[in-house]
Amino acid sequence: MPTPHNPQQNHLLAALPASEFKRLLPYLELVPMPLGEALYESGGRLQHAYFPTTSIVSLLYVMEDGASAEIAVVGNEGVLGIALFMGGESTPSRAVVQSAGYGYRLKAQLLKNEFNRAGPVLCLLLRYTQALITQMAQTAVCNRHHSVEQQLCRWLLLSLDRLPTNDLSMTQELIANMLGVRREGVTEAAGKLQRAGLINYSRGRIVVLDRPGLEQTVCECYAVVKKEFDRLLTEIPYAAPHQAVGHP
Amino acid sequence: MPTPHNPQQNHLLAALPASEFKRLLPYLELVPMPLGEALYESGGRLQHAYFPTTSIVSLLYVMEDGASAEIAVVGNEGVLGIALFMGGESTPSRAVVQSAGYGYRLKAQLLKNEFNRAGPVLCLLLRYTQALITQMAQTAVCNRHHSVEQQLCRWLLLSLDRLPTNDLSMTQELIANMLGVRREGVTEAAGKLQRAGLINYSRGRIVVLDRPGLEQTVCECYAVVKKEFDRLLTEIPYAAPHQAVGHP
DNA sequence: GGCGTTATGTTAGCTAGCGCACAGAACGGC
DNA sequence: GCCGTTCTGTGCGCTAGCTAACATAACGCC
Repeated sequence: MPTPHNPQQNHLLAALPASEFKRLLPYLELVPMPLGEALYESGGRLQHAYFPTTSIVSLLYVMEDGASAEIAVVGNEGVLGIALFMGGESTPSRAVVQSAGYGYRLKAQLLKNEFNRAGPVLCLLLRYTQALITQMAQTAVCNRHHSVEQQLCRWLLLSLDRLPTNDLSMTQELIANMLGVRREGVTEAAGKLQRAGLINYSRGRIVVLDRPGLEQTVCECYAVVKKEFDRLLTEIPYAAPHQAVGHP
Repeated sequence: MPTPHNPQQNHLLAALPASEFKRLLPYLELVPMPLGEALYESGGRLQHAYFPTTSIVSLLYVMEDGASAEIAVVGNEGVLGIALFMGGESTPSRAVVQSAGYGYRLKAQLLKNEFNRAGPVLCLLLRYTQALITQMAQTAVCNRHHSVEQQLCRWLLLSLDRLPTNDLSMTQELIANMLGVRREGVTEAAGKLQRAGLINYSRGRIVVLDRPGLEQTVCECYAVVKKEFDRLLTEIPYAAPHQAVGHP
């Protein structure tokens, strides 16, 4: 049977009030997001915003010398293209599909228009953006202070949270690029996790065996980000926080 | 003679259309910002937004074990308290005055109200927020890939940009806390810069002698952030980018 | 089944930055 | 001037992660 695609598999879209969701629905376009595709190039003009449903996308920054680092990861909990409603039109980072799947997209102009409505859609998008900011900040801290092994745990957990299975399709080389470390470093850290019985991997496939075990090994960064996402994106007080004056 | 304080010393306030600035002016309250003061504590509810004029504030994240790292720096080009208009009400980071001076503050509710107006003030604040996001992302990358010496240069240049003089009042210990490295590491890096004739320091005072020299030594991160701030915060198209439909 | 390609494992030496311990030097109050 | 405090300079051993060069192993295609 074919997977029944539904925009509400994306948590942001699902969290919208019914009337707002209905308003956007006609413009949401289902698109496949194959592994490795670059949704945005550094500095390029954004044509669409993307709401992943079954895919995961990395925001990465690539440096002059080719070295790279993942700044944040976006899956079915979020949206790509925040520069559209923030007003910047472009970002200096790349967005690369890290785990193939599907998503829905919306033309750039539609999202820009949301700014002027100042309604629930913008409210939700901004709350999500704040959560994303937390993720970036925590990434900065984690890069400074934690070991490759801890960071790998964090990365695995972040990915797990955005996938329906315990099964990641990902080579060590790619993970190394995301984390901004050597491939050998990932081999070593992954070997350690495997010997500890937490994961099992073989040629581009990682199966998580013991998620609680990973959560014990990971640094505090994971929990901080997760908690902030929960705080900001569940029970969204659409009216209260901004005192909806003159709001229909 | 006393320093003539003026809200428009803050670039964001200065960039507002005259009518909007006038509207906010009665609510702007001049406050001294002494060295070391914490404007926000991690997780605390925000009472005010701050627009620094002559002070510099660090956004820092402090970890469970006490280690810390600076995530971004805010001076007269920006504003503190973005969580207010983003909708989150609090942030997981601390905001600490890194260089004493003054600033203007605005009660939390006033800024929250700006959301509903969806006018030039919100537009400008969001553009600034996007620039801040770039700074955070670049900090993450810099933490991963660049040497203490390069990061010190970046930090010095970021501070210089936000001060009227070449003269920083700052111990190596404090800088180490910001960068999230050992104090000895800063001593070493600073010694190297001093021997190269770029700076001169003595007991909590750093004088930058050769700014172009610093710009040669710094990593690409500084320029990336600076360029993005310039792009987003000069020539702000208040109407165009959002197609101001139904806007007064 | 053979063979090129791609992924993973392993080694060895090197370096930046860490932890720690302490010495000197500048300042500040009495 | 004296003395405690706060900064800064240095040295030494240690480790994580890096560079680099290979060895092995799984897969995919003909």
